[in-house]
Amino acid sequence: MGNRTERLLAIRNIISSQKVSSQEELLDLLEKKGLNYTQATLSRDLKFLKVNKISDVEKGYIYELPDQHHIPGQELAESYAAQGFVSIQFANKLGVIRTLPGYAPSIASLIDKFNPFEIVGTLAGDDTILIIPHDNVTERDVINTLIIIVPELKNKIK
Amino acid sequence: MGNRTERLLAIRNIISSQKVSSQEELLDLLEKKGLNYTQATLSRDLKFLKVNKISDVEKGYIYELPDQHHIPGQELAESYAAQGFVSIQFANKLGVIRTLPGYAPSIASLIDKFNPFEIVGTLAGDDTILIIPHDNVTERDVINTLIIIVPELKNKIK
DNA sequence: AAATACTGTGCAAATATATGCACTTATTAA
DNA sequence: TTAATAAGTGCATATATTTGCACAGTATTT
Repeated sequence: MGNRTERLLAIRNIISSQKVSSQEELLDLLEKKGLNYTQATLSRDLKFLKVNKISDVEKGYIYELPDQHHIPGQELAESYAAQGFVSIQFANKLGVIRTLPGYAPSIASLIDKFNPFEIVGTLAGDDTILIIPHDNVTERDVINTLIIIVPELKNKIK
Repeated sequence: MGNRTERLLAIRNIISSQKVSSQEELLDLLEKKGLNYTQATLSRDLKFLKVNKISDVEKGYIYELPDQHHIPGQELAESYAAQGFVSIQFANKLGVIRTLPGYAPSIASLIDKFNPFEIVGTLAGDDTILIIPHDNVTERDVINTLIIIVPELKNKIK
């Protein structure tokens, strides 16, 4: 049943990139990606992902990922992270991020702060971060997650 | 019909002080304060107040006031505000805050940013801020609102 | 002052979301 | 490997939230 992970990731991608205000709406969007499920499952997924529903001028209420509040400093931290990022490789299910010297702790902390379920934890040295992915999470999933956290990475990875 | 304001204030008070996870529940709490309304009205109130529903470990989902996120810089601004605050007095329905020299603009901006419905607007000089409360809002209400914005004020006021 | 427009609210019905139960598929234990 | 347990999901239903409509009380316009 490895599809669950795929679905959860898709949900996160959708919610972080557009304003969605109901589970039915989200259901349709998933369907367009070839993911067919029921509203009941979605309800459970959203709870699992701790997705919030917040006030929005346009659409009344929309779903929002947790810890996504646009903190002023946050954006700075992200572009800083993107700047320090050098590469990512995988070995034995583990991810290894190389950074410019000194950047590892701050980038790792950014990841930890986001606390994605795909990543069980991180260990940071000075210029290296060890990423411990959740079981059944693929390399691609980890990379997609990192891109969600630091959008600028999209151009630097893969 | 001045009760609406009272109800809105009560809702904010309740939500900011305890975990509420449904409108029915909130309805009961209001009833205990002698405020009897229907769930439909509450639904409209919550939308008006831009109350969000966020994930909570204990109760699944609970209501949360907007702009309550702990923005790093925000806390700094708050403690700075608390430091500059000297006193508050009321006259002719208007509130007058005295601050240390130069503090008025930043404190006023903090209040404006929060944009509480109890306060129609503020005017800041160098060490004085004029608070223009909404009709039917009491002095106590204004003070409570200020405390919501700057919790540290609890010890400095009244 | 009468006519008109707006606000706040309840009621009932429409939408939206959560959940108990049953069933299937994966995981763990023996 | 087989039995026992847990995880994932749909279906139908329960629960929760929103909204159209009507109406009463205010405020505004003429």
